[in-house]
Amino acid sequence: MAQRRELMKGSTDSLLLCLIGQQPMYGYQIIKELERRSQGYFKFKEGTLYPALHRLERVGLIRGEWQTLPSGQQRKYYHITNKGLLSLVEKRSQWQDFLAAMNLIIQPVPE
Amino acid sequence: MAQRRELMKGSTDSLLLCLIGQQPMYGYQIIKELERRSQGYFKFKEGTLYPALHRLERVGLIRGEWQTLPSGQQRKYYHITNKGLLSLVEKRSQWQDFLAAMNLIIQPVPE
DNA sequence: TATTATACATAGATAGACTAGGTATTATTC
DNA sequence: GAATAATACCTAGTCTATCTATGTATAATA
Repeated sequence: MAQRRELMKGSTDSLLLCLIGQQPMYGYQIIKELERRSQGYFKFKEGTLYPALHRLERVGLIRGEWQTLPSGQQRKYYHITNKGLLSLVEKRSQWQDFLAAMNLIIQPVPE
Repeated sequence: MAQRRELMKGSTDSLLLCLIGQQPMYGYQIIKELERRSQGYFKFKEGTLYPALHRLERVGLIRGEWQTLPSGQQRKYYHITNKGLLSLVEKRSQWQDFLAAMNLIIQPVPE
């Protein structure tokens, strides 16, 4: 039930892996990109995002790399790992299962 | 963001309101019914269900009534209130919004 | 010069889900 | 008849994801 619990608590990890899985991204960019792609729905707080990124890195699903811009500005780009790619496939599948179950309840078909 | 937070933390309230909104139900029945309708996906723990029911009652979305069976067995049937019906409509709409946002990220359409 | 945007970070509060335990009755199986 | 499983309710304590609020620092804009 651990995976399902994760799903219920939120889909943060799936969303983050999905974005980072497409291309390396840094935190601030992820917040803006999630908001843009969801047409304003997702507005991640920093207090949600950064701990989540650190958690994903700690379990080896992503890997952070500091980069310095010509301006001197620091950015921490996160890359997805092989383990992260496998996890992403699994999480997508779990999301579909959850969705299917929800639809059975929320939009019930008369028996 | 409070509503969205609720959604992310779980869809428990929506599921419960949805069931109780169709007919009055008691706790144990809700656990079995959720599992049956979702084809085994949802297996609510008592430690999740009963506090949730008490919470929904406390805020006036459902109302519990003890009934005694001819056998002497006690059951607490929960009925949905008018406030609960309104909330259910709202929660269904919020679920659709969340779903739409998730689909934009999880199954992105190429630009 | 002051404000906004960019960019990262964390300590503490909040609250929902779960674990694990409790009580009690009824039905079933050995 | 005894033991087990199913029914039916409950909650204290733990875990943890999210959020609030705050901090630092630089760059761009008003």
